[in-house]
Amino acid sequence: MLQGSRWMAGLSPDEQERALGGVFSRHVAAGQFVCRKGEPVDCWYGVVEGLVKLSSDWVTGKTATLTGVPPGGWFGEGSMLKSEPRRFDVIALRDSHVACMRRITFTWLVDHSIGFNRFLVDQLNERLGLFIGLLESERLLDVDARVARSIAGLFHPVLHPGQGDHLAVSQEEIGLLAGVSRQRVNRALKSLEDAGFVKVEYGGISILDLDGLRRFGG
Amino acid sequence: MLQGSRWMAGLSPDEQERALGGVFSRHVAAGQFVCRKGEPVDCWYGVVEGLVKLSSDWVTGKTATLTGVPPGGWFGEGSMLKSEPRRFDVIALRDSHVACMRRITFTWLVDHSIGFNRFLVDQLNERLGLFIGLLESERLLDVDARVARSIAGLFHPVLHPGQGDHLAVSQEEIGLLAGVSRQRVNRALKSLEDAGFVKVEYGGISILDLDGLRRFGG
DNA sequence: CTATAATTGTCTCGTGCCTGACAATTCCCC
DNA sequence: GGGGAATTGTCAGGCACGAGACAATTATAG
Repeated sequence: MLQGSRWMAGLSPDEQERALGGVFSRHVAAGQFVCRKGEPVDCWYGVVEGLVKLSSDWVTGKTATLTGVPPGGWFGEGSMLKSEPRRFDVIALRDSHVACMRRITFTWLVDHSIGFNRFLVDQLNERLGLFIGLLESERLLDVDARVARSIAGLFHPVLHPGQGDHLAVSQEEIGLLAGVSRQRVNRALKSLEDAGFVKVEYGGISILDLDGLRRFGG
Repeated sequence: MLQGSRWMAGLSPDEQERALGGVFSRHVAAGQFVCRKGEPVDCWYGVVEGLVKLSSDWVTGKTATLTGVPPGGWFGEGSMLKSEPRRFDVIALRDSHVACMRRITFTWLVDHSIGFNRFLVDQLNERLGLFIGLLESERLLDVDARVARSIAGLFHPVLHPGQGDHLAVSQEEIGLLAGVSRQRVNRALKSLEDAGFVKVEYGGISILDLDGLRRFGG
């Protein structure tokens, strides 16, 4: 299943072999932690199946989801490159299957593979674009549009390739993802449905027009 | 003046020479554009002197400053790597002196220099950390703390090395930077001053405790 | 088929921010 | 030293969102 990864394609055969040898896989039940804020970082993670979220809590009890990672997405390179403790909690939203690349292997690839470095630059750059866009929305757009873009972010073609068009996530989770109350999400989704971009269902939504979602509110 | 740049240090002598040959310099008066959203990207920019901001407008007339770049900071690699049109306006807040590296030179470095790639990974990673942190603040913290962190972001040790402790920027600009109204910034600054982290002055502020600013609100 | 849990839909109320306005202060250039 | 522009300080009013509550709906497990 790693064979399909974007970064795998850029490696030479012996690099690929080395990479494969440094990866193991784990099962994480819904609601369980993949890893926790403050822990030492010893793995780089990829989502094989399921859905996980990167989130951050605060003393007040408030919690925010920074991004969701669907199958095909890899995360955690940031803290690994900076050799700092992990900055966020990572929680499985559904029963999930994650691939874990050991630190040694990751470091070796960073030090030896040009292709892997090229991948890292692209990955970081795309993610940066995503977050700058989110911050921009937060500052300039109304709530409906922010919900639209937060959802669209989960379907990022480079970071999360090969997503289907259904998103099995409750409105409460969407609220955490967009930084908006559940009640307000409910209204926003209705407005997005009226506009014909999504279909609201029990326990999730179906995306009808991804590009429309991305541009919503302009 | 390029000699002091962080990325310069990682290049071999002949790479350095090539880099130097591909850089020219420009003067930009306060209030003028360094470059505009939507333009083709043909330069990677560094701030030699002055202060510029990356900002984004919206049809409604609202405007948001995404980040400021003080001397020593480089920006614009994101759009150059993705070969997309420029995503933001860049405006000089004061009379500024910017270095411009031609696209050809930039591309050559990306393709040939391991050191330069290493720099790019670090730069993108740090900036990503910055923006994720800002988004996190936006979602979890109160306005006073957001103002504190937005200001602290200008003094990022890796992205903007060698910043002094005075920031000559009006409260209105701080408002744009933090995504808050000028009036609210005024109150926030007063509260930061009471806490002993900054000193509010006419036309700017002095930072008394940068680390305190970063942690404010925790 | 039924009981239970999860999710959705919809209210009301309070709070805090933004808008707009205007006065006071500071700087800067003449 | 004086005039004008920029910046700061402070008010009041309006409005949109969040919090809390509760009913209705849908899924799921026994």
